[in-house]
Amino acid sequence: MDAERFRQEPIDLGPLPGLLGHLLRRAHTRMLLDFTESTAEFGITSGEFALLCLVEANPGITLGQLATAAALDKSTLSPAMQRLTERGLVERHAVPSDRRAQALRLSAEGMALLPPFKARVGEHEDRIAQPLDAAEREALLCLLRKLNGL
Amino acid sequence: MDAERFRQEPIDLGPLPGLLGHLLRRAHTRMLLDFTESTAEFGITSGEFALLCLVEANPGITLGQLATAAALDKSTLSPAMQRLTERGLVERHAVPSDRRAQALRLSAEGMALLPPFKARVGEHEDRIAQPLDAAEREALLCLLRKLNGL
DNA sequence: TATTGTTATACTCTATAACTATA
DNA sequence: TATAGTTATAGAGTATAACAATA
Repeated sequence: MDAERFRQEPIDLGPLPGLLGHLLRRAHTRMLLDFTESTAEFGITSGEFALLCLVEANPGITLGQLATAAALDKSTLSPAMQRLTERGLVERHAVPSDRRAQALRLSAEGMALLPPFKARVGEHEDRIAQPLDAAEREALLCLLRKLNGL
Repeated sequence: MDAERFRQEPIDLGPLPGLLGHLLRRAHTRMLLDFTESTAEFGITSGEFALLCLVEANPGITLGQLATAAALDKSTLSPAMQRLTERGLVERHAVPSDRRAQALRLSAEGMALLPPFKARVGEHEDRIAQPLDAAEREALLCLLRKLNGL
């Protein structure tokens, strides 16, 4: 990435500063890059982190339920959960009542990894949110939840 | 995508509703999908639309300046501008003072395309922003601009 | 027939690094 | 040496559609 990319320039941004889509793209891209740098040692992507959090909070959740919770298609989740399982962070258990389904749980390793990972993510979030004061930050979270129907 | 993906479920989202990164990903993904559907007939992606807007607002801008304005790497922009040029929407002119650089301008076709495209994008933005009232929507834009340093 | 999860395939967005031509 | 732009390559994130196994 070029050094000065996020600096202000005497360039007319036209309608872009009024477009939610553009502002979300910019913010999301920056977060993704910073997340990757911040958590490189863990070797887990931002998307995988969200899945680990959901499995932690809902032990025994199935892949389909996870898809709903994460707002992702099952075909997106399936390979992701496979990676996490191969990595030994998640376990897939049989569901007696439905042999098609699989109940997902964190492994001991997954449970041990999550707390330090969350701390790192917290630092990353704080860094990105730095331009906002506490009230603005909370207001932004609140508005984004509402936008997302959460 | 599964039908009920954005419905509320009795599933614990854990720390995710408090994470800017997660909320931005969800919102951005939805916008991207809706943008693509809304503007399918134009055959132009969301990223390309932003570039067209910037070239329109800054005729003669160079690729490097465009990279700064759009917060993208030049290696991301170069192929994108090539597509837009091949499509006949953007023209690349020589810069007498620097033969390495290229001055970008909308073609007549590009200028004709942008107004109806913008109208369509406006509808798309309104649809996504529907959960928010006017004040909330403006507040969200404002906070996102601040977060992005704009 | 309908659903759970997998797989094959494809598309968007983005970056790093090496390169060419020019400054 | 440094900069403008190109290209090769890679990786994250996502979806649709067709499929096998099970309900």
